[in-house]
Amino acid sequence: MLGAASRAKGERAMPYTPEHKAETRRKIVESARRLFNRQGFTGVSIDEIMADAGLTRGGFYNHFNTKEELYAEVVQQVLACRETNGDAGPSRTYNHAGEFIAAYLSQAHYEDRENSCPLMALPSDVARGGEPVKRAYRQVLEYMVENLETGFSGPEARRRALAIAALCIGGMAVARAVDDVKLAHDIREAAKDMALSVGGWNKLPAAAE
Amino acid sequence: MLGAASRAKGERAMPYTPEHKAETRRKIVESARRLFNRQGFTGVSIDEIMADAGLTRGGFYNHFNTKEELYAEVVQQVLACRETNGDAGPSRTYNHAGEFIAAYLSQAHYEDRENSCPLMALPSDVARGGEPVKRAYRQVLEYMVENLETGFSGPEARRRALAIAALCIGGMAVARAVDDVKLAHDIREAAKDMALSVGGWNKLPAAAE
DNA sequence: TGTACATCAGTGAACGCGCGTTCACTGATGTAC
DNA sequence: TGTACATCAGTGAACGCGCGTTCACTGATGTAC
Repeated sequence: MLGAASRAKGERAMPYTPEHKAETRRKIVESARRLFNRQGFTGVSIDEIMADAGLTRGGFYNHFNTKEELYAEVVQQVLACRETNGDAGPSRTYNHAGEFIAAYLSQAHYEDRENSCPLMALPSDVARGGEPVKRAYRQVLEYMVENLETGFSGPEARRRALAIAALCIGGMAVARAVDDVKLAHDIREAAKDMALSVGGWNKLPAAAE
Repeated sequence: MLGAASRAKGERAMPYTPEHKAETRRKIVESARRLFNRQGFTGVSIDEIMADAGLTRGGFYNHFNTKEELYAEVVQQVLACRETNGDAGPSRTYNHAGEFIAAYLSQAHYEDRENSCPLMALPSDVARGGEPVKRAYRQVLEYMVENLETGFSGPEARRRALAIAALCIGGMAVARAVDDVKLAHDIREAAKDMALSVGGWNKLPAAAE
């Protein structure tokens, strides 16, 4: 009924499938995510993103109104990624919080500039961004904190989860900012030790490093 | 002798005092520090910096070869500041590590966007910067870690100092990136509690908040 | 002490360039008949 | 099944703008005499 009515108003045809557009959009977000992680928000141009996605610059505005709108979507995309069990970076599911912490502060996560967690790759960029970007950042952080919280019980659970999140994110952000790989390694290990010992997970076999 | 010899070669006069040039340079670095802290490296133009310092753009290159050279100097400037007992932000001296931690994660430091520690204001910018910038960042970090280290003894001192530095920097960076002041407050408090309890300082009167 | 001069910190117009965004257009596609 | 049409994702030239940097110039200053 509704369909017939609206069609009668002159809406005919439907070139390309809606899936085609969604797929293109997905490619843009994916290219943007990799490039923003590497070079920050202001360090990447729309030209570069579109070229990386195999498109040309003009088409960008069929999908987003501004560059900042894309930026917010990129930060949030980690959530969509986790919900669908995608496996970019540390987004697979873990058996317990200790496993997650070890993966977050691992050598592999340190080295993989493109697929790193946006929480640690972009904190100072986000702090200067607009409200939508900060909201997206908060949502991802809350997701991470909720996951960590399951590793604790009692009234201190949330407090501890918040501090451990700060420790993981800070450890990686600082390790990345330093010009000495040995020091970077020491920072990650020290942060990992402290984070794991708070939950009593440090007795476990040193898993994936 | 040497003086006379070189003067004989035609080097005469000396307009303005050397102090005058040094003072101008100092003003440029100071303006840059405040503006970089607020808006990041790519978010501030040389025009803005020079105008803030009361000068015009052309003069910049009498003092620095490139914008990045200034950037590295800004990061390092915290060190010079501390050595001369300057008192911008958390650079005064503290009686013990616990006092430093409480000040670092304080509401005041969170709010003072201009005078914040570059370690937490700029980590993702620095991670993308050149070698000189990363070196400067490392030097400041090492200074902070050394200070924290004095709060501990034994072979674990350095490890703990590294982790606490990551926790302080991460806590503030994340608090700044989030769009919810209540959450930002909780993050800082949780990080502060954990950092203080590691050194057994959490029994102290809740000093300057 | 006073004057001519050489220096160089600071000026501001100009440079080439890349940016985010706009727009007239093209052409692959699904629908109507 | 085949053809004409309407749609709209994608194209690429163009827009205005601000950037980092250069450069010919200015004028305040210290030095020589």
